[in-house]
This record gives sequence, structure tokens and C-alpha cells, in this order.
Amino acid sequence: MALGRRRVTLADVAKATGVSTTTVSLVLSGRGRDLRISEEVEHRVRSTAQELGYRRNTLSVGLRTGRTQTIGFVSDTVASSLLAGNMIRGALEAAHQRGFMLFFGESGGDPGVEKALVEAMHDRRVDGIVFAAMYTRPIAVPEGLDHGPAVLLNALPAAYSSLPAVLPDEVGAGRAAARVLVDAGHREGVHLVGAGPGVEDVPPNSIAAAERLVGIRQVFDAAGVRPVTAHRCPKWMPEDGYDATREVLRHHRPKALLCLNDRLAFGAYQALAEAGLSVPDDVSVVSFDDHPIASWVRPKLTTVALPHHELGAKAVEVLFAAAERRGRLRGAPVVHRVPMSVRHGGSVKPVPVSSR
Amino acid sequence: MALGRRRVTLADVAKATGVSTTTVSLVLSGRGRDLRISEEVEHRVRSTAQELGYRRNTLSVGLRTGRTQTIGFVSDTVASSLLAGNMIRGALEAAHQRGFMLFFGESGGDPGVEKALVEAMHDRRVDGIVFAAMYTRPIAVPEGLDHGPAVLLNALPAAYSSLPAVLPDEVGAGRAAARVLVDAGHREGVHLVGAGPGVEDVPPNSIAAAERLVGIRQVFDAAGVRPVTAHRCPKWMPEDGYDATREVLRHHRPKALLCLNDRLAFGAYQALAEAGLSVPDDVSVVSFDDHPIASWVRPKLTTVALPHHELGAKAVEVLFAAAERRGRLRGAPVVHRVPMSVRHGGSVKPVPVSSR
DNA sequence: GGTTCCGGCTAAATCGTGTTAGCATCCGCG
DNA sequence: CGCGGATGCTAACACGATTTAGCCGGAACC
Repeated sequence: MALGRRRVTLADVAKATGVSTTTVSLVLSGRGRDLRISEEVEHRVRSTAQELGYRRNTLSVGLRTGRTQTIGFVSDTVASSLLAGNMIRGALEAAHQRGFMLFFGESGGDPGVEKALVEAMHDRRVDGIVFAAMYTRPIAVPEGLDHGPAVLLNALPAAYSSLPAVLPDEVGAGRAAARVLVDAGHREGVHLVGAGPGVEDVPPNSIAAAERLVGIRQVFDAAGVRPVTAHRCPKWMPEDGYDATREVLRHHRPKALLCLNDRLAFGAYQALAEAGLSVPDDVSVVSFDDHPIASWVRPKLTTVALPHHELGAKAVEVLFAAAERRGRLRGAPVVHRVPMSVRHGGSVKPVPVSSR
Repeated sequence: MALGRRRVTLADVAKATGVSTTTVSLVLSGRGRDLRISEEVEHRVRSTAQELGYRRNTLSVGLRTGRTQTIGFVSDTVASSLLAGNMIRGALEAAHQRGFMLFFGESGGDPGVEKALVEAMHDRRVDGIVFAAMYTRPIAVPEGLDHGPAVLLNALPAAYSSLPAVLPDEVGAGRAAARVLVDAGHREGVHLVGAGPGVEDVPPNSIAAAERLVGIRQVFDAAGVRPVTAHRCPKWMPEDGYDATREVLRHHRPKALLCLNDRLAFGAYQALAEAGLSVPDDVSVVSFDDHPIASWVRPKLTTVALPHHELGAKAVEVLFAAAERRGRLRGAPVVHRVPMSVRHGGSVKPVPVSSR
């Protein structure tokens, strides 16, 4: 373990091979053939480089070329949501695949910190920045973000912005969830937990809620289903689902609950259990997100999964594409939608044909 | 939005101020006073720099000085554990506080990927690397990690290594958990869920399990408590807790369950509920980790919290310390233990004095 | 035989900063 | 008047790569 060991440089390889640094550089960047380096020299260079354990100094390359093979990932909160983990992982994998490293920063939602992070990343000459929100919402694009290639992830610009965005297809998810119930024959006794009945009855700033509702209503309207009640919840935590469900149970005997996320559904499970009702025999439950809790409860939840991994990966791809056509052809800002798909648990039971 | 805008360089500031780049460099790095730059020039430099919006090119500085104000964070898995999020956040905050950025990499546990990540980070001349495991376990230190300052986080080297390590104080946590039950008067009907009875009866490679057991037994032995049964589980998921608890219920009427983590406890809750037993009236439950689920169940779990945030922050601090005394005074590798503390939920009820 | 062309390589400039050595100028002192 | 010493600043090199322009010798062509 040679701690103070000096790294091998291009010059070292050049001297050891007996050629110029130019030659080594050309060979190792793969441009040797084009620029008329003989096969013999090329081979000698490669083998001494290998032998000495040469590795490019990325800082130096970055300084010279302006490309650092590095992208920045700024998010508001990592900790609050496990789902974040998969989004980050998707981004990481997509980046690593192309030999890119990822700077990571967390702003806590503070605009000052956001700006500072973006600047710090530009100072390190990142090739692009993914600006992510951990739950889908409108955001104020921080000053300076558009000084380089950038993509919004799981967020839409609050004001106009030329940046592309990557989001889950929440409307489609709403349709999918509603269709699960409709396909199982549910027409009566359906209740919404977490939002509604109006499209405006959603937690503040929740794009997901509004769009899910739109999709749900499309399918329900088409099938002639009218939810008996709908409970807007200020937050979407288990406690809110618990309270909302108890409220439902006070006046009704529900046949199906459509919860706007899994944590609400978890709370609903608790309230149903307390009331002596069984899932799915007495009540069917469908929700959104595919949070880990969805597969821990008994029976497992049928839920429309947030494609976190794909979202992260897609964002990086869009970023690369944006970086490549830098300068030319900047059309209208594009919004990419990533489809959400149904994960079938055991929380939905078809309505017997006799009673339909 | 000037996309192609060239960044302002030291030379630009120098020209605009009418001095040399040396002077500007000295002033802006705060060494102007020492090196006899007049107050007047210093002021002029600072104000033009501000005016032009000058920002240091970190690549260039890194190339020249060898310090990049950057550290690398390599972990095995982000996604599998929310807890990971807090660890990363702790590291991020500690790093940002000192003006450091963080490279993030995920290996998936693949030694090849681990090595590649470490090399890629060294190529980018990070000032140090935090090598983290998302659940406490022994790891093989990847080749090359010790070519620069490094710290193991939530992990111990499988073979000898000179690297320092940062870990939660699991033995202390075991003592704390056991003490909660003992202090509440529990002496009889105590069962262990997840490991035991022997210290070797633990899931493979689980440092946490072994150490928690040691702490538990220290307190139980001192108080004269003998667990009635102990169930080793291959994994520590809700299902395992559920199965183990049903097994207990088949033959016993437990008064207290000491679960080796919250997910096991969650499964135990499900089994107890099915059996018509109430927490904490019939059965007290204590566990470990302070996973989000601990505060979602009813009643909330009394759990010994993993100090993820502190672990991440501590690792970065240890890394900085290691980097500073680089070269000199490398003594025996140090293992830092971060204390774990009890979070009181409502899952423990004192045994009535009459029946003690 | 002179010019052109081509193959095969290299010298030198460049990216933006930090750092060492040293150049003027002025002051005070004997 | 000559000299040492402080004061205030700068020239030039280094960091480790990429890239442009061009050198040199031999072959081909008119």
C-alpha cells in the first residue's frame, strides 16, 4: 500500500514508451488510427500504459475539454421517502452505464441551498444537472440552473421554463386503478380516500392527486360508477387514512376503497380491521405508489406502482440528449411521461356475478 | 439566459482590475494580507470579482493543489433501506457544511463494481472515500480503497485493514432494549423474536444481531431474566416475525416480545392481533431500528433507534480527520461507535406491582 | 530534378488556477 | 551617498491532459 505514491501520468507513459505525450494521448483516446499512428507504436503505448497502471486524470481532461463525465443530481429530500432511493438508483445506473459519475446534493427545499448547490456543481463543471423533487409537485426553477443542460425530475416548473421534465403518468395511473375496481365488477359502495370528490379537492401542490383524480373520474364516468363519498386529507399519512376510513364506516358499509396512496391504504386497513371487516372479502382496496408497506400488509395491496427507477434513468437519458444537441434546435420544453403499472396483491375481490 | 456564456476567469478579473492574476489569486484565497497586498487593491479586486460574478474553477484548483473539496460515498444498496437515506443525508450535511461536494456510487455488492467505483472516484481526485454498507456487516475492503483516505461506514473489514470504521453501538442498544423491559417489571414470559437463544443463533453475517444479543443477555443475566423461547429467523422481514410469533403463541402465553428489529415486530403485531391479544395490555413489545413503520403501527413501537444521520455525519468527520493527519501517525485502526437511543412508543406496559 | 503528397510522429500552446522567486520603489540610517 | 530592509506587486512555471500546426523523410508525379 503505497500511500504517498504519485499517480502515473501521460508523461510517464510517454517516457517509458519512448514517444511523445501527444502520441500517447492520441492512442489512448482512440484517435490513433485516424491520426496515423502506426500499429506497432499503438501497441507499445497500450501495453506500457497497462503495465504502469496508467489512469487518466479526469480533472485535467475536464479542464482542457470542458467535459467532466459528471452529472449533478439535486433533490429536495432524500430521507422522507424510500421511493427516492429507487429514483436515485435509476439515475445512477444510467449514468454509470455511460461512464459518468454523479454528484449528489440535497436542498431540503431551501431556495438558497438549491442555488448554492447548482452553483457548486457548475463550479465543478458538471455536464448537466438533474433537478428532482421527491414527490411530484410544481417547483420554482432555481436561478442559474439553465446555465447548463438540465432536466426536471418528478416536477413541473411553477413558472415558464425551457427545461424538459420527466414525470410519472399519473392520469394513466388513475385510470388503471379505477379500471381494476370496474373490471372486478365494483359499481356500488365505492369510496375515495385521500382526495375528491372534485378535482380541486386535493392536498396543496399535489400534482399526483389532481392527475390521479382525473384518470379515476374518466374511467368511473365511462362505467357509470359514482363514488359514494370522497375524503380529502391534508396529508397522506397512515393516520389520515385511518381517520378518513373511520369516518366512512360511521355512515356507510363500503364495498371498495380507492386510496390515493399506500400509506392511506395502510391506515384504512387498520380502521377496517378494528371494525371487524375483512380485506378483500368485505371490502376491496386499491391504492397507488407500490410503497414497501404495500407488500408487508396482509393481504398485500393491489397498487399502481410509481416507476421510480425508470424515472431516474429516463431523466438521465433526457439530460444526455439535451446536452448533445446543446445550442441548436431548442424547441418547446418537453414533458416526458413514464407509465405506471398495476401490481396485483390480494386486496381486490371480484363482485359475485349474481349481485352485479 | 446566456447559454454559451464563457465563465469569468481569474484573468478576466485581473484585466478588469488592472492587476496581475497572481494578485487576484492571492486576494481571493485570503492570503493577500500575509503577502503584502495593499488594502486598496484588495478592495478593488474583491469588488470587480463580485461585479463580474467570478467563481473559481474547481477543476483547475484541484489540478493545481491536489485538493478537490470532494468526497466519494460508495454504498452497496440505496434502495433496500430507507434508513440508508438518513445515513446519506448525515454525510451530505457534514460535507456541505465544509464546502465539500459528494460523489455518490452504488455497487450492488459486486466487488468488480466496487473497485471500479473507487477507481473512478480516485480518477476524479476525491479527497477521501466513505465506504458504506446499508446494514451492518463485515465486508471485503475493495482493492485500491486504501490508496487514499477512507472510512468504513456501518461495516467492519472482513480481513485486517488499516481503515477506521464507524458503527452503531449495537451492544449498548441491546442493553437499552432489555433494560426497557426489566425496568417495566417484566421477568416472566419474555420471548426473543429474530435471534437467539445462543449468541451464534443469528442471521448470517449480521453483526447487529450478534451484538444486540450480547447486550440483551448482559442485562437479562444481571436481572435474572431468562427468555422463555428465542427464535432465530433467516431474514428479518415482517413475514418472519409473523411466523415466529405464531409459533410462540402455539405453546405459550407471552407477556413480552423482544424483537430484533421493527419489521419483525410489525409481523409480530399482525400475529398478536390475529390471536386477539392486545399490545401493550396483554403483550409488551420492544424492538430495534426506529424504522418509519415503528411510528405507523398502533400503538407506536418502543424501539431503539439506529442513529443513521449521526453515523453518516460521523463518518465524514472521521474522514476529514484522517485526511488531515495523512502520512503521519497512522496508529491501529480505530472503530468509532455511535450510541443508539430508545424511542418510547406505547408498546410497553409496566407489570402491575402486585403481580411482580 | 523539383514539386507535391503522404505517412508518422512531435513541439508548443492551451485550459484556469496556485506558488515560487524576484523586481522595483521608497525609507531610514550612518 | 551608499546600503539594508521593508513594501507592493508580478513574471514565469507547474498541475496533466488535449489539440493545432508543422517537421522530416521518402515516394510519386510531371
